[in-house]
Amino acid sequence: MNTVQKHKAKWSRRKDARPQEIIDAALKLFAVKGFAATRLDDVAKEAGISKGTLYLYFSDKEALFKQVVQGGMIDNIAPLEQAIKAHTGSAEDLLRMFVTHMTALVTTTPVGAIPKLIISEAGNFPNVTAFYRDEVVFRIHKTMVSIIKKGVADGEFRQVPLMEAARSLLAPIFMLALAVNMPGFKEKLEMNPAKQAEVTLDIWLKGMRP
Amino acid sequence: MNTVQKHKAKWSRRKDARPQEIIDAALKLFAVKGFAATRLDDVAKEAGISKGTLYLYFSDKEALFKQVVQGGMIDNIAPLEQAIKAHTGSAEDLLRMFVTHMTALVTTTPVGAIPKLIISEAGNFPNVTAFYRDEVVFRIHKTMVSIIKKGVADGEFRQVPLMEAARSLLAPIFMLALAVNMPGFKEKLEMNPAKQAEVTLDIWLKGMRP
Amino acid sequence: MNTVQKHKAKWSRRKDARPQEIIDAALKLFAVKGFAATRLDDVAKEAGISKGTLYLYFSDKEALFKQVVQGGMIDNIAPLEQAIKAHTGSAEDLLRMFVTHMTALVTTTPVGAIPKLIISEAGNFPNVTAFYRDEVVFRIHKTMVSIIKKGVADGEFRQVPLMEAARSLLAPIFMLALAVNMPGFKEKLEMNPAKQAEVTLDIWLKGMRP
Amino acid sequence: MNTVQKHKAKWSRRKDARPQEIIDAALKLFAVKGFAATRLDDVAKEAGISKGTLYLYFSDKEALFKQVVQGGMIDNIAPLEQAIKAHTGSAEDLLRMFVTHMTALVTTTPVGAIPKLIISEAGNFPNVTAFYRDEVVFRIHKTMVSIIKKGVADGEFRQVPLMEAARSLLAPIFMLALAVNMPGFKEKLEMNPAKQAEVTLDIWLKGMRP
DNA sequence: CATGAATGAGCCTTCATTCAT
DNA sequence: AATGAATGAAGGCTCATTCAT
Repeated sequence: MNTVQKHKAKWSRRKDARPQEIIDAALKLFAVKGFAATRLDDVAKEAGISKGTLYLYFSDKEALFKQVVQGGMIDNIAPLEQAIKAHTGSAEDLLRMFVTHMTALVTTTPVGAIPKLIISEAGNFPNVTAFYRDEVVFRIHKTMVSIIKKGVADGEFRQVPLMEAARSLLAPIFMLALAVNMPGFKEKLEMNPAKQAEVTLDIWLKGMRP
Repeated sequence: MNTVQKHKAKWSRRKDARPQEIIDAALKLFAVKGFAATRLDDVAKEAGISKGTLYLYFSDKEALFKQVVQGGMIDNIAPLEQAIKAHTGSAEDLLRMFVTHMTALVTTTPVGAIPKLIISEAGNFPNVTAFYRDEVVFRIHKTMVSIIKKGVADGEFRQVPLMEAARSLLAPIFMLALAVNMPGFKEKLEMNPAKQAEVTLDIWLKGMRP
Repeated sequence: MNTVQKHKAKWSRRKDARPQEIIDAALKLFAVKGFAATRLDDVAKEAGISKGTLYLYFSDKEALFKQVVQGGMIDNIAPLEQAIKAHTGSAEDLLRMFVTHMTALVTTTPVGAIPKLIISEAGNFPNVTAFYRDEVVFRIHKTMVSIIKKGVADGEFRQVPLMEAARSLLAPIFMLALAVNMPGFKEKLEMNPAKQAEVTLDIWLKGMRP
Repeated sequence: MNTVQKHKAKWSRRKDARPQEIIDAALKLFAVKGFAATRLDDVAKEAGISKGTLYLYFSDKEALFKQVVQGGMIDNIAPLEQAIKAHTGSAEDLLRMFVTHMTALVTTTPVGAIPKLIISEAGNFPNVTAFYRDEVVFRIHKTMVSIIKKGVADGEFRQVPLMEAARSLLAPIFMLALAVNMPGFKEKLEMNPAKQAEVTLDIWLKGMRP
């Protein structure tokens, strides 16, 4: 019957969307109060459902946390990796793109809060932390190292320890991700993410010239 | 006299030492598990006292947290500021000293865990966060900006946005402070604080040349 | 319909009944052990619920105490006031009714324990005490004074200080309320509430004759 | 030696006075906050000693409570009994003296708080309550009954149930003892102990005439 | 599927009591 | 005798989790 059909359809839609809605709500709250201080009651409220319903989608609070972290940045790494690989330009161009996109990602979208979360809960969730370290941090590092290596090979950059050079460039972006998620920090310290990224890149690129 | 000295020594000495012992124990645990997930029972155990004794020295868990944060880095900022002021050398020398000392401080002493703590609890302790931002972060920023400004004035450095330049140099150190307090991060990502600081400084200094 | 009535009956009914069930349990225990010495665990057990459930209905122990006190006698004052107003008889008749009802109320129902509670906790809950003083004690005084005043006006009673006269009659009833809530007192001191009320009234009425 | 002598003397004096000082301090606080809510820390402070010193004089908090109650009124009953026995006058005179003295005692001295204490803690200290009931309340009752009985025998009073008649007269005094120990009660309800006693006596005596 | 009432383990905090000085 | 630092048992309160509806 049509009625039944529609009924089911409506629920199906919800059912499909729910997990992500919950994850979004959880990330928002985790980002502000941290894992332990966030009540599932509040997550449910934020997601517009009841507390019991949470347990239909996540076995417990920890599982929700894992989904928040793993679902978060992972989806944004691959596209960036692809873009880098597909791109044909100078190492400088690639880095500029990388830095710009990354900066925008962590300072303007909710996933920017995930680094803060990982830092906070590293001691309590070794698995999640290891996952994040390997699947996000390390992959970003590798990607950037490969670009720098290309630049060195092409004579654009002088020879420097690659990992350390990469981190010199990544750290300020990363710091922005943290700062924008600390109430009062960005404003009081007059942080302008785009400008920060640009100046960092400017100094770094000049410092890397052969 | 010795006798007098030793008289009522046990308790007196303890009473004086206790607060710092407790703070050290608390910092150690807060650093690993975070504020909420740290039980005062464990802090007491770590400090070698009973739970009740905590309350002879700190009115509640929050007060302990504040002491941990405020007592922590603040004592290390002033000496560094003094050393910088007293120092008569090139901006490069000053920065090298600053970076070296700061890197050692945050990667080899317990206070290096405080940034992580602040990040984690920024949403829950606005006052502590504001204090830390103004009395630690901002003061470090200012000190570094003043050095850079000097360098620009002396013709050592080219003109760049000062705050952003300062942060480009500070961020990697700061990141180290976080990394060494995330179990498994430093090792797996092959982080070598001294080397990282050196490479960062190397690139940055070259990038700042006029 | 019956079906609807029964539907979700168990919880709904409970949810409605719970607060009063808890209040009753709390009054029972508060009356015996006092506020501080009564554990919420025991209140919960007495009410047939778990400790956590208490907090679904009362924000904390103090809120429960207030409800116990405020919900208790207040409901019994108004009807008595109405009855007095509606009654058309001699002042003596009115007083007899008043004294009889009041005596029965405080010596045979749980609310008789509330005076004891108020006395015990007056120093710790000034607000509750003030409320009780104004809304219960003072109203009872006023009611009785108005009756006596009527008696004086009608020539039934001689002229005496009204408040003091009223209290002379009320105090023995009040004392009964306390005595029946002190284990061993009523029996050992051979107190018979009805008889006590009657004798008190007898002496008082005779003493008030013009 | 003189020095030692004086030393000991000084301490002896203190040692003798201490228990009563502590009892006075405890009564003062028990009267306001009740037994459970009174901290021994505060009792010690009020008595001008340290917490540990309390335990040199009282084995525990309960022992202190017992001393407070038992030492309190008992000393005042015997003299009154003696005075009554020694007195040679009409029953009315005796009662007037009794009521006047008792009213003054419970409304102007600290022992007036003891009834409140007994009422509050009856459920927690059956022994103390029983003691108080037998040694204080019952003895007062008996004394008053004996006076009334005398008055009946002498034709001063009509025949009435003795205990009940006694309580009719005692209850208002007793109520005053409670009221003056309830912050805000005496004032707001415009209680004047002497006047209350007088009016009560006036009505009662007239009501008892043959 | 969804709800929200109910649960109870866990943690912070207090305070009577002890004991080294 | 006096102190006050230290203890730890006890209790108020929270919140993740369950389950009857």
